[in-house]
Amino acid sequence: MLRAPRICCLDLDTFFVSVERLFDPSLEGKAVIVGGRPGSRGVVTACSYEVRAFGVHSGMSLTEAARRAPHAVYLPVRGEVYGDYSRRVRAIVERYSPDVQSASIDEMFIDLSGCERLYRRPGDLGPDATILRTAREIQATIQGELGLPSSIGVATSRSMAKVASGLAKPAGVMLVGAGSEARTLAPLPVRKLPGIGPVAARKLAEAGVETLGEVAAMSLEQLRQIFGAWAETVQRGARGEGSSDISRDQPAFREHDDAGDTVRSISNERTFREDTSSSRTALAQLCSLCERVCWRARRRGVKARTITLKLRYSDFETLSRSRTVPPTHSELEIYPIVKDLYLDLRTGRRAIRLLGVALSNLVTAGAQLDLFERDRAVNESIDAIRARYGFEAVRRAAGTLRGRAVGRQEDERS
DNA sequence: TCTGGGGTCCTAGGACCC
DNA sequence: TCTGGGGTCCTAGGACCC
Repeated sequence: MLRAPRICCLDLDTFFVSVERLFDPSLEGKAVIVGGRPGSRGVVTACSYEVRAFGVHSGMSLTEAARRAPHAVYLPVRGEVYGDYSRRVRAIVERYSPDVQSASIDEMFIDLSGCERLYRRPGDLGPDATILRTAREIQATIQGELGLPSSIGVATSRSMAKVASGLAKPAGVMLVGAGSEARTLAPLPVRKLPGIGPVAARKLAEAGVETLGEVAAMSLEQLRQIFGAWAETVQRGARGEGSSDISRDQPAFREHDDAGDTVRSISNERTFREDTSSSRTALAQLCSLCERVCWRARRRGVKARTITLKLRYSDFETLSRSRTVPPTHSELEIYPIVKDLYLDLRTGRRAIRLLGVALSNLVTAGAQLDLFERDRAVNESIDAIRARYGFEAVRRAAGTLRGRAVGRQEDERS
């Protein structure tokens, strides 16, 4: 297939702040921080461009943010509201292409391959111009119908489109033509490529590598020492040769899941307002985390085979213990395991900062019945049959949990 | 810069089986 | 009794993303 820029990455600008501004237009043009109260134990989840001028950025602790921007408006995170707007944005995008993949709450990929003919207008100077104009139209529709600003990157690959959407901010559209990817990427700092985080960036810096152009020039052997199995993906990414497949089949760029996709884990964790040494407090917290996580699993129709307890001490040392068991989504079964893991992990009386419970190794709740559940289901059927036909109507085959009806005719006489 | 909460994937070592 | 090597599962920790 001919390589042409048809992959779009749509990124909503300061998404949480933009949504809050829909509800309170007086926030327009102001320094806004979404994340919680200024003194509290949390971080900046999102912030407006006005507050970035003071050195505030997402991920920064709220205490530090309060020091730099005491004048800002601080708002709590309203996840459900943002999720709702995220779905509305996606609905708009789906009018333009059937091939849309949500990467996170504020970011999605759109494949416009094959849409050039559909969207072509007499004034367009070529296929790329058609795509560029279509991207601008998507952006304008989202702004017009929902009032949300966004940026769009258009390129031949998923990762190039993502980088381009970052370069297009704020409220811009950038198309990277086929063949100009490497040139566009070369001067950028390594952190701009998705997949290169703080650790990899530090290792690269130690090797004297600062830009993506230098990464592109590194040998595969050198890259393997830093990235292991991802070396090839990183090298291709740095050269702008990434895959144009926007689905989740590329391990290096897998991100979030939206509803409908399969989840791989379900977890909840909580940082205490103040560190605690009380096991009583800790166990009460674990109990409520178990309930929450199990409730979510049941709603999703999944059961977990692996239960993980996460514990962070006040010095930030973070430990985990997990156990694999027959599939369950019942807190009556999971809490005792979590309690066990906690007692196994906790020695001494060090103050605890955070506790978390995670369910993973998920299986569909109905499809794969574990022995206990099958046992219970069989028991229920057996009991139902016995209620009508008498105790002897049903017997278990020795050594199995299969129910078997016997002597039905005889019992029916009674 | 005293550091949230929700995820995904990779790695390395050990147990266990053949 | 002592031995090799491969495959798979489980566990703990960590990098990365938004």
